[in-house]
Amino acid sequence: MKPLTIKTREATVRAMYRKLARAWGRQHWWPAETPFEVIVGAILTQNTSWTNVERAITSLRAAGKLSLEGIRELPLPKLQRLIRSSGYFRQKAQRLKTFVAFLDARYAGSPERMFATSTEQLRTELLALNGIGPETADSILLYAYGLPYFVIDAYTRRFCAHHRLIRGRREYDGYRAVFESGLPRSVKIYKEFHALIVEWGKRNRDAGR
DNA sequence: GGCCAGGACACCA
DNA sequence: TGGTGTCATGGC
Repeated sequence: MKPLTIKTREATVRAMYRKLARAWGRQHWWPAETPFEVIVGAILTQNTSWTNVERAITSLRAAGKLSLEGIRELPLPKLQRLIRSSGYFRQKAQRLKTFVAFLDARYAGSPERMFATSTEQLRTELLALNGIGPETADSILLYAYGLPYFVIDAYTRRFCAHHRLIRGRREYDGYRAVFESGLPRSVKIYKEFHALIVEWGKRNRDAGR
């Protein structure tokens, strides 16, 4: 099988976006009310289905702790209990604490101040935190703050393999380049396309059962 | 009862 | 760099 040329690949990416958008319409991502809630969701959803994450978020909200202050003041065991349904609850509780500590130390506890910094520098700072990898960082940048970073997850890798958009093993940024070079630099399109790819992945998975 | 989910990291060769 | 183990709940 011949590899796609760059031009063909970019055209394919655009065509796939148009096709999925036309077929399934708006996806209404990310389901959260504030940037901080997006950040919490981004950490909780690591390798976890969203329904399990929703339970955890509902528990946090019901306890009145779905906020920077709430996470900060919760004792670790209590935080673990509230997010238990999202799986890996010990790790994730620590990761939430780590993020809040970072925000407090570096940006005086202000998410707004954090996002006033240069975006590449912020991405580097997020990646340096324990528990924030590239997908979580880009989810935060794109969905919490509307910055143009295409999110690559397991579904996106499968999508690329399925449509032969990438050859062999590539690292995270290689996948990102496939989409960011093929699409207009549009936050709206990045958000929608990623959500559509997840929908594509779920439908494919369910069809295979 | 096994497999998988909107990952990240430590450890090893 | 690449491969593997670990973390854990809940739906199907």
